[in-house]
Amino acid sequence: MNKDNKLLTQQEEKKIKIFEAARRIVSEKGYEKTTMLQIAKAADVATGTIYEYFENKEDLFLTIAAEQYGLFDEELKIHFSGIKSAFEKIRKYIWFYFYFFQKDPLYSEIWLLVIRLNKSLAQSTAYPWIQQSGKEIIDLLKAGQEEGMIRKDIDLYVMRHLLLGSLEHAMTRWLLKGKTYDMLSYSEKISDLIIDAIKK
Amino acid sequence: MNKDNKLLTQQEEKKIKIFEAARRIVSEKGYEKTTMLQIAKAADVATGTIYEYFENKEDLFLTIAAEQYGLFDEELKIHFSGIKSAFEKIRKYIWFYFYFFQKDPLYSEIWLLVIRLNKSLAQSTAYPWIQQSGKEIIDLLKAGQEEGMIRKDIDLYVMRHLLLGSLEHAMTRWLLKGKTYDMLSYSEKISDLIIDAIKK
Amino acid sequence: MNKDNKLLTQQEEKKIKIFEAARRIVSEKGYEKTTMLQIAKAADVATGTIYEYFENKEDLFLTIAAEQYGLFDEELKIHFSGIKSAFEKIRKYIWFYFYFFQKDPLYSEIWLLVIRLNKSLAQSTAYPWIQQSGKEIIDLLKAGQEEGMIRKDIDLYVMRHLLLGSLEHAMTRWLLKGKTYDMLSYSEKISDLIIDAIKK
Amino acid sequence: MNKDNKLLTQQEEKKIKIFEAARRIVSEKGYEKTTMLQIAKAADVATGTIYEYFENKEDLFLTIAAEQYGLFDEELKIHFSGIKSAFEKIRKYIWFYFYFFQKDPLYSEIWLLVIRLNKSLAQSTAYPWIQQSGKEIIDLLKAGQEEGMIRKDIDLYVMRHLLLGSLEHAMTRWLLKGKTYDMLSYSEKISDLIIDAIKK
DNA sequence: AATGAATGAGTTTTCATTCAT
DNA sequence: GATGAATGAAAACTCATTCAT
Repeated sequence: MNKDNKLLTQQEEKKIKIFEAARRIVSEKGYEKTTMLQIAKAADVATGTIYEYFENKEDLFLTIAAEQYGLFDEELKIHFSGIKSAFEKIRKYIWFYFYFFQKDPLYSEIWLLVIRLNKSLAQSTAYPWIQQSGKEIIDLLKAGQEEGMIRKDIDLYVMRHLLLGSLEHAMTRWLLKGKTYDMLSYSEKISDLIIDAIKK
Repeated sequence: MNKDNKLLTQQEEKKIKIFEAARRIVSEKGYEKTTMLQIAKAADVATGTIYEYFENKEDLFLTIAAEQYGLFDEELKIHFSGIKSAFEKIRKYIWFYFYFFQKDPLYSEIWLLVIRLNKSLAQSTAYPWIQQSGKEIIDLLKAGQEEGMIRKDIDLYVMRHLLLGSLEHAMTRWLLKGKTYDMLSYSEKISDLIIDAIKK
Repeated sequence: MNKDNKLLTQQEEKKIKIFEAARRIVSEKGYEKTTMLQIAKAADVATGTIYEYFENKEDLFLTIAAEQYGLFDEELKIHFSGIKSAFEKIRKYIWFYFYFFQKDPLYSEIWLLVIRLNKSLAQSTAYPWIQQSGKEIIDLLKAGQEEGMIRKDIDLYVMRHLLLGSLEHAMTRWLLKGKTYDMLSYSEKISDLIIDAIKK
Repeated sequence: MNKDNKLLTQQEEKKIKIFEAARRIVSEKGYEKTTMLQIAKAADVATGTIYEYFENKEDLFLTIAAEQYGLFDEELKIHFSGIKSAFEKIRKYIWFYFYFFQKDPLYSEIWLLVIRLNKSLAQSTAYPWIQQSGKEIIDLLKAGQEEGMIRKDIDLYVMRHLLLGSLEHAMTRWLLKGKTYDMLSYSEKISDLIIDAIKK
C-alpha cells in the first residue's frame, strides 16, 4: 500500500464517519431540525470538512437517501437469489421488508418518515432510483400474474397500493409508537392477509 | 343584524382568511418552510395580526390539523347516517376517504404529509384527536366481525394496517405525483380489493 | 351635581384606576418589562383608553414618578408641622423616610429601584421635582448648622450623601431581601448613627 | 510565538473587542436599550459573531458585570497589601472606591448597571459574586471592632448601610449628573465623615 | 485536505401606538 | 370618550455556508 492509497482510505473513512453521523441524527430529529454543526460534532470533524465531501446539506441528505435505497435493494437481491417463482419472491419481499426495517430502525425512520414523504424528492427526475423503487414491485406482481399465482382481475398499481401501503403503515405505526411492541408477530399476520388478498 | 353581529363576522372572516392562507402555503411548502411573513402576506394582514388569532406558529399549525380532522369526522358522520351495517359503513368509509381527500386536496396534503407522520405529534397526549382517529376503524371492524360479515381469523389491528395503509398509500402517491392522474377509477378498484380481503 | 360634573368624576376615577394599575405592575416588573396591555387589563380598560389620559408610556411612567414624589413631600410637610427646630426636622425626616417606605412598599420600590437609577430622568430638566427632591435636605442641614445643632466643618452635600445614602441603602436591602425582616428596629439604630455623625 | 499562539491572541482580541463595545454602549444606553446589532456594529463584527463568544444577551451582560466586580476586587486586594489594621483597610476601601470609579468612568457607568443588576439578581443564587460583594465589608468592620478601633455599640449591618450607602449615593449622583463636577474633593470629605461616624 | 471562526440573511415573536367604529 | 383589532418596525437569535489559515 502506497501513501496515496492510504490517504484515500483515510478519506473514505472520514466520509463514512460523516455519513453515519448524519444518518443517525437525521433519523432522530428529522431533516429540518438537524444542523450541520450537530453532524460535524457527532462525526468529530469540523463543519467545513463536511463540505469537502458533500455539496451542501441537501446533497448530504440525498446521498443518504440513495444509499438507503441502494442498501435495501442490494440486500433484497441477495435474498431473492435462488427463488424463481415471482409469487415466492413477493412472499419474500414482504418478509424482507419487515426484517430489514426491524433490523435497522435507524434506516427505516429515514426511509419512512423523511424520504418517502419529501415532495421535491418524489417529483424530482434527478434521482432516478426514487422512481425505480416502485417499479420493481409492479414487475414482480406482473410476473406473478403470468405465473398464474396472482389474480388478474385487479390492476397492478392497485395491488401495489395494498402491498406497500400495508407494509408502510404497519412499520410507520411501529416507529411512531416508539418501537415499544414486538413487530415480528404482526409482520407474519400482515403477510398472510396481503398474500391472501392478491393470490388467485 | 346589529353592529355587534357584523363586527363578529368581520373578525371571523379575518381569522378564516389567515387560516386559509396558512393552510394553502403549508400544503405547498410544508410546515418548516412556511414563514409567518408568507402567511401574513398571503392573507393580506400584518404579521402581528396572526398573533391576535393564534398563539404562535405551532398553535396555528395545530389548529389547522385539528380542524382538518374535525371536518373529516363530521362529514363522515353525515355520510354514515342511515347506514346500519358496520360492513356497509366500512365500504362507505373507503369511498369517503377518497372522496374527501380528492374534494379538498389542500386538506389531504396537510393530513397525509404533515400531521400523520409528525413524531412529536403522534406521541403527544396533548392532542387526543390524533389518537382518536385510528380507534374508530377498529370499532367498525370489530362490529363487522360481530355481524358476521368480516373474517374473524385476522387480528383487527392487522386489518387496519391493510385498510388505512392502502388508502393512505394510494392518496399519498397521488399527492406526491402532483395530482396529475384521475383518482376516482383507482379508488373503486382499491375499495374492491380491500373489501375482498377482509370480508368473510 | 350636573351631568358634566358626574362625567368628570367618572373620568377621574378611570384615570386613577389606570394610574394605580400601572404603579402596581411597574413596581413588580420594572419599567421596561411592563406592557401597556398588562396595565390596560389590570385597570380593566382598553389599551386605547390609556392614551386618552396619558401621552404615551413614558408620560404615564413620569406621571407616576412625579405623583410618587409629591405624595412623599406632601405627607412630610404635615409631619413637619409644629416642629420648629431644623435639627428636629432632620430627626423627623429620617423617621418619616422609613415610616413612609415601610407603609407603602409599592411606592418605595418604584422610587428606589426605578426612578432613582434612571439616567435620563436624573439628567432631565423637564422634571424639576426630581432636582427639587434633594435640595430640601440641603436647606434643612444648612438651617441645622445655623441653629448650631449640626457640625459646620462638613460640606452640606457630603452630609446629604451620608444621610440619603444610608437611608436608601437600608431600604433597598430590605426590599431586595423580600421585606422579610423587621425594618423598625433597624431604622432606629440607623437614625442614631446618622444623627450621631452629623450633630455637633 | 507560534501560529497557535497567534491565533489564540486574535480570538482573544475579538472577544475583547466585542466586550469593550458592549461595555461602552451599555454604559451609554442601558441594558434594555442596547441591541445586539449596535454592539456588533460598534465591534465591527457580524451579529452572529457575538454569539460565538457569549451565550446570549444576558450572558454578555452578566460577564461584563462579573468582570467589573472582579476587577474591583482584584485591584482592591493589591491596595490592601501591606496594610494590617482592619481600620486602615476601611479607610483604604473608602478611598479606593472613589479612586476606582473616577479612574475609569466607562467602568463606573457599568457599576450603576451592576447596582441595578443587583436589584434583579439579589435573590438569585446563580451568581455568587453578587452575594459575596457585601460580606467582605462586614468582615472588615468586625475585625475593626476587635482591634478596638471601631465602636462596638453599633450593629455591623447598620454600619455597612452607612458606609456603602454613602459611597454608592455619592457615586451614583456623580454618574447620573454626567460626571460634570470634581469628585476628588468630595471623596475625601465623605471619607472623613464616615470614618468619624464609625470610629471609637 | 482540514479547520472552525465569521458571516448575515432570515426567522419568530413582541408591543407601543393608531384609528375606524 | 372608549374600544381593541390591526399594525409593522424592531429585537434576539439561528445556522448553512464560506474562506483565510
